[in-house]
Amino acid sequence: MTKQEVSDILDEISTLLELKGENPFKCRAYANAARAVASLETDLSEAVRSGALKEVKGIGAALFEKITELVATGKLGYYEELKASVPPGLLDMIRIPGLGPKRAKAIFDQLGISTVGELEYACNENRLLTLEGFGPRMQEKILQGIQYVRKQKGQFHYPVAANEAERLYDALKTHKTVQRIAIAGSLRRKKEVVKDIDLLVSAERSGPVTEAFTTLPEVEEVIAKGETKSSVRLKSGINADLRVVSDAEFPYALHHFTGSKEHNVAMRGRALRLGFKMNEYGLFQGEKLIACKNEEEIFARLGLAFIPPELREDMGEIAAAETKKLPKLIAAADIKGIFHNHTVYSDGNATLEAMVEAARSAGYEYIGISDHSRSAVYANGLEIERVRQQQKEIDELHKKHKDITIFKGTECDILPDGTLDYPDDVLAGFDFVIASIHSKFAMTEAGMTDRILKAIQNPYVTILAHPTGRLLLTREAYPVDMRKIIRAARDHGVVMELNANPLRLDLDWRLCPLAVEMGVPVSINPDAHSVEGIGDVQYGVGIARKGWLTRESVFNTKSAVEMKKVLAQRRPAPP
DNA sequence: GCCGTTTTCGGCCCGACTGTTTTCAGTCG
Repeated sequence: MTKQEVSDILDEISTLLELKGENPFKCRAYANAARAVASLETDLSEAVRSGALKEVKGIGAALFEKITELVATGKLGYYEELKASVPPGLLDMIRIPGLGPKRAKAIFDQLGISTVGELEYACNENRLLTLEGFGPRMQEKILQGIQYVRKQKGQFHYPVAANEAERLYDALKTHKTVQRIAIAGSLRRKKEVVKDIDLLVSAERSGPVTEAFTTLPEVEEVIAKGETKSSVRLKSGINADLRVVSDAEFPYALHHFTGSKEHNVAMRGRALRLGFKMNEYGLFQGEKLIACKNEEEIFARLGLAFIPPELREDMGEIAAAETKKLPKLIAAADIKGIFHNHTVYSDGNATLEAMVEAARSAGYEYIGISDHSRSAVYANGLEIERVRQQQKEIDELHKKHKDITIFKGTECDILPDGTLDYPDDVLAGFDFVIASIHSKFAMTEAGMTDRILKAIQNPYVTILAHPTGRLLLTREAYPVDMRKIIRAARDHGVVMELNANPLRLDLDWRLCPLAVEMGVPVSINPDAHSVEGIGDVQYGVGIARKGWLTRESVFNTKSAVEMKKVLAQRRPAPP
């Protein structure tokens, strides 16, 4: 049983307990334990066996015992009983906005409704009005919520939300009452998927800017509109929140609304221990406000170095900020060249020369071309003859473009048995080889792990691409033991890709620290299929920053000269 | 259910908004 599976079950237990009306702190204990397990850096079954799991904050005797049972047997009696005592439809019901565990429980207890379908029917018959605390507006809100949940699960890829947020930001920043404005929330933290847009504004009066916000042309519907907070649904389906505070409150509010929730909880806890109280309006000692001009000063007053927003996930950043151990995070300008680029030879839509030209004008010192291999028929993968042809064209281009290095590569399929899609003599002709999986995703974890391990052992492989194969909001990752994979990458000198395509962003940022710990370099690759696709590098950099990566831990921060050397050393002698 | 340079019991982060009430519970972030 994987960490993620155990974590999901603990999370579900937390929700089930809420539905049963259990002690809220007990519910939270399970949610905390779910996070603790998911972000565990070590192997879970090993941590159970050695008892190290008991030392993890948030896991006490009772949870240790339950997790042990889960890991050992794949089952948990307590969970099974709990699940049997709550109708499964209630879990779907609480995903409806405005409907939480308390109301869902009331609806079930008093009306016997246990599915979303029944609930919709009951709303249409006005039966919710018979419940205490439910009125016509609530009933209408639930009906709309059901439609909303059906329309889409309410999550958006980062660039979709980021572009919408930019538009709102631009529309409001010129408003005459606005003093400071910022995009906060998960967008500022560069999360790979985003639920809503958080905008923060400082102004002397909240009314005018709130009015401007709620009447923007992008707005489909106003969900809430109060003194300081308003909330809208945009035509694109994304929710956007605006908070208006005074300019003096802005830094505290920016920190608060950047989150994450978990980071804020930990920060407030720290503030309490130091004799302060912290909320979105300020940092207080008793009644007295500790004046701070910006976030840096807030952190400083709490004895901390400035924590970049990307790191604010309560994943050790506060301890690192206290001991001045925060990493100097990678920046876009550190990237000196890009691997994993497709051309019209396979499924790209730009010519080889256009891609080279685009990389050059983006300021890169080198570009690695890697079209698909011959088994990738769907993507017009290259037969050996066309590989030779492309390599010739690259040689010609090199004569023409002296100021950029073009590396000859391939994105070579890892076949189901773990062998590569070209024979060794062909692989030897590339400057670099990216290995990746594009077929037969439905394997067991052990099978998939062995398949990838075998590919990593191939001496011609330079980079392992999109290691889990996930497509965010579309396709689950295939099951694979990433710890084993990263360890093998270390042993065989293979680089891990952080695929910067916003649908992938794979390697996951939560695994980046493991790569660093093992000394495995990470290559931030655009996986570009067009000239525009090269720009996706920015999303990869955002995720790399979330993953605590520095310039030193990223492969393609090397100069062209260094990279030539590294790739030449890496390449085995031809067979 | 977890946790403790104050604690092994009694706390557990904090506030805004809505919809229902007529002072507040539930939800959300």
